[in-house]
Amino acid sequence: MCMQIVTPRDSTTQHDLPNKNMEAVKKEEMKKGPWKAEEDEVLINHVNRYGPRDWSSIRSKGLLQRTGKSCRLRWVNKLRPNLKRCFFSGCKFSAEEERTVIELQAEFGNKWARIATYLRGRTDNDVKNFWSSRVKRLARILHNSSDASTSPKPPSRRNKGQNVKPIQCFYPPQVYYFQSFGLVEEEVTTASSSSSKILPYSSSDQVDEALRLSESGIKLEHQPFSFGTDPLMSEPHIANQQATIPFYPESRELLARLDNPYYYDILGPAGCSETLFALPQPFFELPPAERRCRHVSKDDEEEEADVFLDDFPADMFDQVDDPNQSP
DNA sequence: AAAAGACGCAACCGCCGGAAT
DNA sequence: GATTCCGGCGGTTGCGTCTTT
Repeated sequence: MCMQIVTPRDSTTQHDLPNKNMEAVKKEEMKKGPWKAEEDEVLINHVNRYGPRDWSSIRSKGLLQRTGKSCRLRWVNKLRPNLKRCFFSGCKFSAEEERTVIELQAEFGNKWARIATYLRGRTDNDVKNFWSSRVKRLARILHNSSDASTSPKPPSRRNKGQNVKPIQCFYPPQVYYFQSFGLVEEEVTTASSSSSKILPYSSSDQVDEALRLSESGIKLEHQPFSFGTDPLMSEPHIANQQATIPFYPESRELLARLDNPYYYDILGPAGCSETLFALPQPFFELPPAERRCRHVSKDDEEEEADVFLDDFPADMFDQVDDPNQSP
């Protein structure tokens, strides 16, 4: 990544410039690219002194040759306290965070900043990047699947070392699609118990898109999947678990048009809204009226904890320490 | 060992809405 | 009321790293 020095030229940059300094700054060079430690230090000192505001004044005071927007972005995404760091594997989204993002994306759309408020230590950029990479992966999977290759692809590097048979990487791409875009209600069944999580809603647009994908000739495989084989779920990788994918009634009716036996086989009982998956509370806002009321039975909760949580990274519990606590 | 591809991430860009003038 | 400025947000890009071939 190379450092880049440019002069202000676009309207956005000029908007950041106070009028009184416009002429002077036009002659100056604006610094872009990666931040140096010294610049971070200057920015942190400024925030410590004046608070996270008046970003433009950082340049007008001659402290940094950065736009106010750049300063704000640096602070929000990297320097702000209580962000999850990448010292070890802390940056990676936990399975719980992935589920939360998927569900909230289905509920709110691409409102990354809003979604990020539900994930302690995550920024909108984190969520956006996570979603973007997930969509890219999905697109690639769909593309590969539409090639209709009969020979299964080997596990991606994300599955390396998980002792997964390559063939298991294939379950219907549409399921990936629906999961990623919040269409499905997923029921996770273990040997001794079951729990379910309900994704918020299914829009007709999403179903239409799914139908379009189906009509484009995407190959379907007739087999269940396990968590350990989901190329889009980085963790946990729990073997010997299978999931059925029931849909909401209206989605089901549309999906029937897919005319594929897979869906008829995997559809579970409709309207199974009794066992519900609990979303974390937002950390920076409290819109209780918009939160869907969910509950998990005690047995299911304990069982899920036994089966799932032991394999989760410890930091994933950061977000559920105290749901009532809001900074 | 080298090339290609996948992936994660930081940072920039453009648009927008609200506040200030 | 119009204009300017600032900050917030979502989309996108570019680059380094890692894995696979």
